Amino acid sequence: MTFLAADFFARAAVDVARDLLGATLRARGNDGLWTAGRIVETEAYGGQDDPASHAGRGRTPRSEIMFGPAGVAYVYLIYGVHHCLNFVTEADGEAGAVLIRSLEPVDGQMVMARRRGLDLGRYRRRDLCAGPGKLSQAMGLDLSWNGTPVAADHGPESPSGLRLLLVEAGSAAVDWQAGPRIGISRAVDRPLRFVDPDSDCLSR
DNA sequence: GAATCGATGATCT
DNA sequence: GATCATCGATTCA
Repeated sequence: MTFLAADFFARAAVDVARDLLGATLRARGNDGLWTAGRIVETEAYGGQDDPASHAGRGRTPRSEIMFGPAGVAYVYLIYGVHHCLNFVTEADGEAGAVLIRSLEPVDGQMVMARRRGLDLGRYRRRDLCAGPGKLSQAMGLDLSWNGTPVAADHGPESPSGLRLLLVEAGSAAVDWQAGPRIGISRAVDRPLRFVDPDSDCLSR
């Protein structure tokens, strides 16, 4: 079992987004419970050259983290309602991030269902974490996760001294497809969304 | 099934 | 004051 390290994340966001497909994300939620899912949908966001990116208009208090070292989480609140989980990419000083959009549940499905407020008796697997907002809710993340290390060789682990996020490398190469990113209004036509087309746990 | 719409708060101009 | 990397409820079919 291999956990992804900082050198994996310190590359172009496009490459990291594609290579994350098939890897397994593990997270220890705020309630202390672990869940895990196979990454099946990602999007790449760049720096000054990407008008759809939060870093597209340069450094701001919010986007600053995207310019910093790779291998940490970037979490923000969207529409006042949903949290979105990203991993910072690129070399230090360059801005980039990968939005984790959808997972296939691997461990802790009941925990996910409870956090999501679903009927524990009859929920559909794809309602657990297909979509960035659902995924964050299912894994128990919020704004306090911003800056949490995800690269396995990063430390210190977290303010509490516990490791909260890890990504296991996939065991086999995954078939992938690229397409336009979802929910943005600028640079709409760039094929920076990556999916595992065989998964039934994609958003939309 | 598809289309539409409103919630709600952090962030930036 | 406007924008927004979303979702679920509602409506119509």
